[in-house]
This record gives sequence, structure tokens and C-alpha cells, in this order.
Amino acid sequence: MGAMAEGLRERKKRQTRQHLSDVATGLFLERGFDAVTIAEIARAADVSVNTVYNYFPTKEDLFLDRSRGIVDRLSRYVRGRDRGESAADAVLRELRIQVEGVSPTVGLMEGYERFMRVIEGADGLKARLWHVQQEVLQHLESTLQEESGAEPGDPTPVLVAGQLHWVHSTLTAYIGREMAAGRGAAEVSRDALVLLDDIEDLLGEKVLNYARRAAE
Amino acid sequence: MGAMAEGLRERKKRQTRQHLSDVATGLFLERGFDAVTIAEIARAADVSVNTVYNYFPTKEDLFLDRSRGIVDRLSRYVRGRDRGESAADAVLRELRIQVEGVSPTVGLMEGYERFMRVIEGADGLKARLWHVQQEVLQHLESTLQEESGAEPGDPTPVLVAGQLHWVHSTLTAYIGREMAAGRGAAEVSRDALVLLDDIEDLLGEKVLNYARRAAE
DNA sequence: TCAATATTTGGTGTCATTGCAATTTTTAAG
DNA sequence: CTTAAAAATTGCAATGACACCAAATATTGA
Repeated sequence: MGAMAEGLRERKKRQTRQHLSDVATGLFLERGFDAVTIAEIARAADVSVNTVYNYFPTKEDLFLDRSRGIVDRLSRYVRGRDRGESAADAVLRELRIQVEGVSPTVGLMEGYERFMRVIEGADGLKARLWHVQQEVLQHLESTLQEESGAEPGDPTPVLVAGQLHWVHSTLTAYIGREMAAGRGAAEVSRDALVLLDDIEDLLGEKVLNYARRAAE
Repeated sequence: MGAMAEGLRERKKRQTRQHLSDVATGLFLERGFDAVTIAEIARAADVSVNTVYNYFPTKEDLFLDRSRGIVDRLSRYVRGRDRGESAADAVLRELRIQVEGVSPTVGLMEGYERFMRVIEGADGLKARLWHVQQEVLQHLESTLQEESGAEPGDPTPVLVAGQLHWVHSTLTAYIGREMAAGRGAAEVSRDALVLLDDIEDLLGEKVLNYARRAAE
């Protein structure tokens, strides 16, 4: 058997993982993060507690499983910038696309407030999200160091990374807050676009022009 | 009896609290945060576990007790800005003073690397520090909203607060990293001043001039 | 010295998380 | 189809943070 065909075992593992995440998320949305125990999740999913831990190292992972693959989003925006675009240009352009498209990747999606409420009520989840943010930042720092070809020791790429990361986190924080307040995604999307203009207006020239890719 | 005289009870409480924090910090520095249990701390301090919890709500508080009173530091810088100074001017000036003075308030102090190592090895502590950062940011947001007299709904004060907070966190992150690498405080202080120049150079005009206090 | 008040403590319980050994399932090979 | 190795699941026990409560002690002002 080759690497192509996916064995029964692999399929069942993915299913079990998904099932666990779904069941757990459902319970969290219903009753809040802290009020649900791992034992309950296991019972509801019809597996043992140990099996839960086989798939998810911590309780937080059960809820944040969906939010993976975000770590390198900003880096990809920067690497994928067009000719003539700076790193900041690319990030702002891509973020505007996400916001205009009312994309869940920036927290725009009906019913997102329910997720927000769960997060707001659990410090453990907040801590975990901040951890993810740190990873995003570090990833972006390395990316900008490479993309800018700066000499080691030059703090500029790290500083610009910090600024671009701030743009992103400020945007998502705003969206999260507004969605948590119960506003509609379309409405928040409109306001977020204005906010992005304000943010761009606040950035320094150096930041806006950093790592500009040669035109043509 | 008046509020002046401090009774025996008050004195003993402060002593016990300090003693607990000292004993705990000593153990943490020796063996790391996770490797020390509350029970051990209680035993070493010759009190019961419950008494520890009487003074410190969580294990993290035992280590981070010293770092209190930081929440409104940035806000105080802004409120205390001189005539002719903008909010950013004041923050940059005060930070330069702290850095030049090799002040422990920005993490400059011989032996600080040991604290850093404890923090690096414990996610719970990192999470706690991020939480403090959030409080600093929120505090600064309110302050700038007041100090700028912006209409409610204007996002500018919040955005500028984010930028000033970024300046501060970038500086302390840099210092923390360098100190953790085992470099001397005086040396790191010098480099940090250069970094502050780079940071200032990166900020936008709008940020640098926000909430400027009328001269004279 | 007494009674009100605050502090300490021991006991008990919940829950996340880990380690381990026994058991069951899946897979690949014969 | 049988089978032995590999992987997954499970039960069981233990650790440690933290909460709750009632009994025991210490401190205070009167």
C-alpha cells in the first residue's frame, strides 16, 4: 500500500478528531468554557478521557482547533506582494479584501459573537490566543528579515514586523469587539474598512515603504 | 485609633505577604516555576497552603507580585507631559530616562536574566504578563481618549494608544531578550537607546504629534 | 479580661493533566 | 483467512492548582 491511499486508521483518526472538536465546541458555546469538563466532553463524544488527550494536548486546543493555519497568514501576504508593492501595501490590500469579503478569517461571520463570548469568559483561552499572536509576530519577523535582505543586527525588519502585526491585531480586535457587541457582520465590515483607512493614515513613511518589491 | 498608626495585625500581614513572595521567588529562581508546588512554598514559609491563597489568588501572583503598579505607568507619562509635548514625545522622553538610568522598571538590572529564564520556562507566567500588557493598553486607551478630548466614536485615540503601547512593549521585549541572553545591563541600556531612536524614526507624524499640549 | 473581628488552618472536593499497564483495533504480511 | 507487530483506546492511580467550609487562634478595641 502506498502513501496515496489513506488507510482506514487515518480516516477514523481525522473523523474522531473532528468529532471531538465539534462536540466540545458545541458544549462550550452552550455553557461556556470553564463550565464544561473534559470528562463531559469525553462522555458526550463517547470516548474515554484519555482519548481526548490523545488528540488534544490541552482543553484550550479543543476550542481553538479551527483557528490553526493563521500563524503564517501575514507572512504569506508579505511574501506574495505584487511588483511595486511594499510589505505594508500587501498586508493592507489583503486585509481589505478579507474585510470586504466578510471573511471569517478576520472574524466576520454571523454568529461569531457566540465564539467571542466564550473567549471573553475564559482567561485560559485568551492566554492561548495571545500565544498564537506571538507566533504570528515571530513568523513575520523572520519573513521580513529574509524579504528585506537586511544585515543581521539591523532592527528595522523586526520593528516593521511589529507595526504590521499591530495593524492586523488592531483590526481583528476591533472586529471582535464589535461582533461581540452583537452587531451584524456586513455592518462591521463597512466600519472596519474605514478603520483600515485610519490605520494606514497613522503609519509612518518608513513602514509604508519597507521592503518594496521592484516594479516590473 | 486613627488611620495613621498601623496595628500589629497590619504589620504582620505585610511581613507575611513579603515573606511568602520572597520564599516563593527564591524557589522559582532556583528550580523553575512549574517545578515548585504551592505546598512546598507553604512548607518553606512555614504556613499552611490556605494561607498562601489568602495572600495570593494564584501561583503566578507569587512571582509577579513585584511587578505591580506598572498598569498605569504609560498613562502617567502621557498625563504628565510638558507644555509643548505630544503624548508620544512624553512617552519617548520618559522611556529614555528609564533606559539611561538603567532602571529596573524597564528590565535593566543585573541578575534580571534569572527572572527572564523563569518566565521563559513557564507559559502560565507569560500568559499573565500578556494580561498585564492588555491592562496597560486599555488604561492608556482611556487616558488618551480623555486627554485628547476626542468625540466618542473617533478611533484615533485608541489607535495612537496602540502605537505608544507598541513602542513600550517593543522596548521591553528587546531588553528582556538581550538580558536573557546574559548581556550586561549597561551594555543593553546603550543599545536600547539606539533602538528607541529607530523606533521614533518609524512612527508616523500623526502619532508623534497627537495630543500635543499647548506651549506656555 | 471580654466579646467582636480577622486570620490561619485542616479537611474535603473538583478538575486538568500525566503516566502506566492492560486491552482492543488496524495493518501488513504470509 | 490467520497472525503477529504497530497503533489506538481504555481504566486506574496520582499529582497539583484551586475552591469551599467550619473549627481553632490571634488581635483588636472596650
